[in-house]
Amino acid sequence: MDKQTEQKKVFLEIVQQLRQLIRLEKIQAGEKLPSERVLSERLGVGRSSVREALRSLELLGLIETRHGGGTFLAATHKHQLVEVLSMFILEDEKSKKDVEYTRQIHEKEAIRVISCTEILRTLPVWDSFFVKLEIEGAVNCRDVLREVLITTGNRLALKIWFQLAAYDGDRLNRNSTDEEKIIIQTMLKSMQLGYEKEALQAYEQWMGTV
Amino acid sequence: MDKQTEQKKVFLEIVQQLRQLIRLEKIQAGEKLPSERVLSERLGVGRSSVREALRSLELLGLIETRHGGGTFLAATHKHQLVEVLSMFILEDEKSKKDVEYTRQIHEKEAIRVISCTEILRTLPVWDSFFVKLEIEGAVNCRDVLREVLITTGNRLALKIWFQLAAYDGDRLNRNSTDEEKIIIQTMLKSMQLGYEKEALQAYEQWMGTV
DNA sequence: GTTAAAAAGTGGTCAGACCACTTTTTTGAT
DNA sequence: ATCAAAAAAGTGGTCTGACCACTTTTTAAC
Repeated sequence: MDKQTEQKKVFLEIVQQLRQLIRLEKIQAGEKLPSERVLSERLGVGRSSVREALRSLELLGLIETRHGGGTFLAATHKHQLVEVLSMFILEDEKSKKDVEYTRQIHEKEAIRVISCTEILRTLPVWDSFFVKLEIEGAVNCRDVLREVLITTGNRLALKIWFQLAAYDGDRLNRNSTDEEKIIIQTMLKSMQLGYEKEALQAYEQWMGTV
Repeated sequence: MDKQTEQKKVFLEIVQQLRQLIRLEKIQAGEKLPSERVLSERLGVGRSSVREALRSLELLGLIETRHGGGTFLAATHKHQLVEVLSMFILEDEKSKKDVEYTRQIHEKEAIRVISCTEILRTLPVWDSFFVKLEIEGAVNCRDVLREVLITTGNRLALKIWFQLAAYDGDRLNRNSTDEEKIIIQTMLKSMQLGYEKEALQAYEQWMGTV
C-alpha cells in the first residue's frame, strides 16, 4: 500500500525540504525566504524545480512572492488553512479517528437540522430510501448520508463532508447490512416525524455497529 | 480593495485557463490532458510556466501525472477537496453565512462533548475565564471558543475551526460586551455542571446577540 | 498473427539567457 | 555632512533549448 507513496516524487520532496528549511531556519510569518537561486544551489536542484515547488506553495497560500522583492512566508492565519490541507494532501494520516469523528459531527448536525425543519424532514427523497430498502434489501450508506448533508443546504459543510468522507471511504461506500437496514429505517422514520433525539440515537447506533 | 487581486498573476491565469480548457474540452475525470508541449503552444506560454501551473494543480490533487504517460484529470473524489480549498484560496466567498454556520456546528459539538465528559468539564481553565470576567469585566470571544475547541482534543476539528474563524474574524476577535458577559458565564457554568442543554441554549443566545 | 525492435511521444530536470521590478550601494551636487 | 539621483546588485518572471527516463505507438521481422 505504501509502495506507491514512497516511490518517487522529487517534486514533493522539494516541498518537504522547503518546509524543513523553514522550520530549521526558524523563519517566521512575514519573513523572507532565501532567493530561488540560493535555494536552487543549497538543495542541489535546478531553479525551475524550485520554482515549481514555490508556485505550489503560493497557490496554497503558504508563501507570497513580490516581483523583484523576494519570497516571503505568508501570514499565520493562512497557514492554518494549509495545515488542514497538508494533513490530507501530504498523506499525514496520523489521526484517522479525528477524520471519522469530525465527519460524524457534520452528519449529526445535519440530522438535527432536518429533524427540526418541517420542509426538510417531509421531503419525498426520504421515502425513496424506504422503497429502495424494501425492493433491493439494502442502500448505499454513503448515499444516505450524502443526501442528508445535501438537504441541509449548507454548501460549505457539504464540501467539508465530501472531503472527510473521501478519506474514510472504505467503511462508508458500501451497501447496508441486514442489521443496519432496521437501524437506518428507524433513523429516517424518526427524522421524518421530527423526532430529533430518536433519529440521533439511531444514528449513533448505526455508527457503532460499523 | 480589489486593486491588488486583479493586478497581475500570470501564473494564476494559466491555472484558470487550464480549468477553462478542461471545461470546454469536456475532459472527464481520468481522461488525458494535452501534453505540456501542446499546452505551451496553445496557451502561448513557455513550457516551464505550464509546468508551474500543472505542478500546483498536482499538489492540490486535481491532476495526476505519469512519467512518460501524460497528465490526467484526477478522480472525482479528489476534486471535492479542491473545491473546498478554492472556496478560500480563490477568495470565492459567496457564502459567508455558510462559513459562520459551519463554524458554529463545531463550536456546538465541542460544548456538547465537554458537557458530557467529567474530565473535560471540570478543567481549571474554565474557572480562569470567570476570574478574568470578574477582574477585567470582559473576555475575548475568540479565546473562549478556541479553548472550547482545544479542550475536545480533536485536532482536525480544531484546525477546521481555526480556518473558519479566520474568515469570520471581525465578529469573533473582540472583547465581550456587558450583555454577553452574563450569557458567557451562564454557558460556562452550565458546561462545568454538565448541563448540556442549558450550555447550548446560552451559546445560541450568545450567537444570536452578535 | 505474433513478437521484438525501433520510433515517437511525454514528463522530469537542468542550464542559460533576458526582462521587469525592487533593494542596495555608489556617486555627485549642495 | 546631507540628501537626492544614478548606478549596481539582487530577485522574481518567463522563455528556449537541451538531455534523460519512461511510456506508448508504430514498424519490421518472423
